[in-house]
Amino acid sequence: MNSIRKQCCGGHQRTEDISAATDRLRSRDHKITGPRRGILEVLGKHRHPMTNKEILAALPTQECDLATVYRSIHLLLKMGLVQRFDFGDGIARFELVMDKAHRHHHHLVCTHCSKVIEIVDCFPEELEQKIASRNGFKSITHRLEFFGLCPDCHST
Amino acid sequence: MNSIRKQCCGGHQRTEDISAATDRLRSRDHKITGPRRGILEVLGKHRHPMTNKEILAALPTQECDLATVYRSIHLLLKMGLVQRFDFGDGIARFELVMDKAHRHHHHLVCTHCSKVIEIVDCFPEELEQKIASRNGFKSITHRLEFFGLCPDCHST
DNA sequence: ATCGCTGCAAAAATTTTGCAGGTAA
DNA sequence: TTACCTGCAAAATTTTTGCAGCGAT
Repeated sequence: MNSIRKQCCGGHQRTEDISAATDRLRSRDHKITGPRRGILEVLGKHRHPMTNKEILAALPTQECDLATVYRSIHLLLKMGLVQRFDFGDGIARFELVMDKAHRHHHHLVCTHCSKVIEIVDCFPEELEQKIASRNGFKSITHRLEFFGLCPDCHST
Repeated sequence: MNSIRKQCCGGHQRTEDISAATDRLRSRDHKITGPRRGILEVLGKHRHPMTNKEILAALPTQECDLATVYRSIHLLLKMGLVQRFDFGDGIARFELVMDKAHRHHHHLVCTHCSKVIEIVDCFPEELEQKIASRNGFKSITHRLEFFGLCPDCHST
């Protein structure tokens, strides 16, 4: 009944999610290397959409190349372990896919300080189906993000 | 009661919108030049989100530089005469703002052939307000785009 | 005549790719 | 060992900026 989850890094690693991800990688003949483990850990700790550069900067020992971050993210994206979000500034952001229940979700972003809050409310299913059938479309989904001024930014 | 407007270039220029735009520009000491008029006409004819490169390519005599398209679009964006949309591929797209009633709207994009249909259905107002107040946000809006397979692409 | 605008060119920022060597399995 | 992965470097894309000259008002 609560539309908010966690605003940011909860502190505790999402070890289950990360080991699930590494298992999935291994099962498809992909290797678990230092950079990949690091990237997964960064995404597991900061649980909000991050740019490739932010991911690189958050790596403990700056241990890999930006190109490797891009390549790893591509792989994780292709395997469905990571999801892309766009906040309207043209820079791609990525988030670790947790359990399936939260795979599809949205965000509320402060247009002033960029704070990000995860939102679980969603576009109404029946209306989406209406839109699909009215237009003869199938396999329809959506991307939805909210923008506004957070409490800190509109109170000053 | 109909969620679709026009799929693409309707053929007839939106002369009212374009002259309103040029008036607005002039009133703020901006000049109506060949490239600007051309860009406005292109946007008035192709009434769906276009990338800067597409706009350049659609200009009758290829009469201007890509940098000029970028600069003009920036200006039009700042003046609220043009709106930006993101279809999740990292390339910015722009559409001429028609009347205020259609200023805010969404699209249904075919993930296979990129066909774009304009959608007037919107995220429910009361739910948006709930999300805002639950999180203490103000001046909240949203970006919403739908993706799926169009009739042509899922029937084959 | 003035100030803004344009083209051209260069640069900045984001993302992709080639290749030789290194490493997980 | 073998196939995959990484770093480095270069390139491809998208977007921004500097500057001298042109052009709308």
